[in-house]
Amino acid sequence: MVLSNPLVRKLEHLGALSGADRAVLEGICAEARHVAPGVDLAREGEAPEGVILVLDGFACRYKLRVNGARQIMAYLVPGNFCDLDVALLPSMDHSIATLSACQVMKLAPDVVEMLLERPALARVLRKVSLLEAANMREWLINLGRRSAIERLAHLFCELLVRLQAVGLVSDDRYDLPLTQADLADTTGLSSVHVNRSLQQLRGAGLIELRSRNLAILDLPGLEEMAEFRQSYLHLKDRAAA
Amino acid sequence: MVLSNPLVRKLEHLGALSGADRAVLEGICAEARHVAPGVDLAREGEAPEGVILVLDGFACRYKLRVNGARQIMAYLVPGNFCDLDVALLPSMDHSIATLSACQVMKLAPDVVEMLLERPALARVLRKVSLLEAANMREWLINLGRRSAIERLAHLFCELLVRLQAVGLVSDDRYDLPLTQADLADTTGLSSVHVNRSLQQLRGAGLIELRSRNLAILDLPGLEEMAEFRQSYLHLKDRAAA
DNA sequence: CGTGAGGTTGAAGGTTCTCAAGCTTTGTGG
DNA sequence: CCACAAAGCTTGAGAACCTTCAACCTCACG
Repeated sequence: MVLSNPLVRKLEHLGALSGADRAVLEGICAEARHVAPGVDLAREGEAPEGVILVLDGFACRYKLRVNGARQIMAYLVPGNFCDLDVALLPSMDHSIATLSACQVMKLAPDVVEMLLERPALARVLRKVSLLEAANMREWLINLGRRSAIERLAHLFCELLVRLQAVGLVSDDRYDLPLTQADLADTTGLSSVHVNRSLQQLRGAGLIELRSRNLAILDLPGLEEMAEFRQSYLHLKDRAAA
Repeated sequence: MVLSNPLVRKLEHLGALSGADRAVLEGICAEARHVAPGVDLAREGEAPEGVILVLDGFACRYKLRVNGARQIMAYLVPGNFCDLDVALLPSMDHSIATLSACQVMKLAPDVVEMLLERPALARVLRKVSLLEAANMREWLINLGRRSAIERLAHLFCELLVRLQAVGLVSDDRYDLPLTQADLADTTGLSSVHVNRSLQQLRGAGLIELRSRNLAILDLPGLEEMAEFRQSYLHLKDRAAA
């Protein structure tokens, strides 16, 4: 079970919510569904069934090439959901799948509409979409202009901040329920090279990664290697305009 | 001057607009500003000044690494604009610059709000945001899982469809006012390797690229090489839900 | 205690990069 | 209209980074 609602935790970082808003959010998260790892929640080409909201675990957006190569294009961690306006499109251009065991909700279009009718919520939710786009842009520079080891370092820095926002980090350490193959499909590398790059990160004393748990041993060092500027995540400007 | 308004042309692909809607759009495009190539329209770290709308020419979103490496994360071609809700964020996480000579508008937040108060327009504009996200995802798979030559082939296929939507293509041929260095910063390659890959595309009889004009000689061949599926652009579902 | 998924290692090869030089085109001032 | 400069394009050579393949190891789990 989820202790405190990660959706609420996340949205509160982005704007003040009334008690009523919070209650509405808690309400829609009532009946989360447990899903095993490696299960598709939405499939490319099919009509979107609703907004997918992750309450626990790691899911991802991905696409496959015909040769079977997979590119993961985003992680959905607790508190994340896929595009609000997804119902505007006739078919999914990508798939969504769980990477670990997850608790997920599917929000029907009318539920989403109801959320967007509450001005404070609408504002925060729109902001979330913007942040997701910013996040994707950072992934683009990661794939286009960073070396293997920098890509991994950057990913770990990003996840630290994102998971911190929902209370899943303690002591610069968090659960990372991904295989090296998953990391490879995220960073555009082969899993062999991910393995070797991870060893470099370990060898440099920057991280420890064992049994699906990541410890960041030298955060400043890791951030410097990744050239990480957390501003793009905009998770700290609580009172911002 | 722009013959017919590319913004209107583009939006009409995505949903029916009333004459009044069209008139409003035409109205806001009145005083476009001419901008030379290579000029920043918005800079990373600064507060967003408004929604940038391109009426003619090529602009781009980009980020720089501290070593000077540039990654272009999106093209803004005629009819494209940057995020509608950009005013929700306190600062830009990336820069926007012209690549060629351009005609651009900066729409003040209240103008955007006025547009979003018109239901049909709001719906279409939300859809545009969704398509832009889909486009970015395709760029992610391009950088992560395609070879140099495939990246270029895919980019050229994409631009063909996007420019067709605003009437800038005739006979599988369009103006491409980009340098090889620009293409390199788009595809995450070096300009030397872009040069060699272009030669391969020419040698295979797929394209002709001279004096900033691209001719696609063998579209099926190019699409096959790029594994191009234009569905992600969603530019054909004119009557779609 | 066997099985399977995931992690690790080595070797060889391919793709892409960097550097550096020469060439071509474009634009500008005389 | 020419000459020149600057920007962009092309080419070669060598090196770095990353991939592939294949084998082996390890650990969790039934």
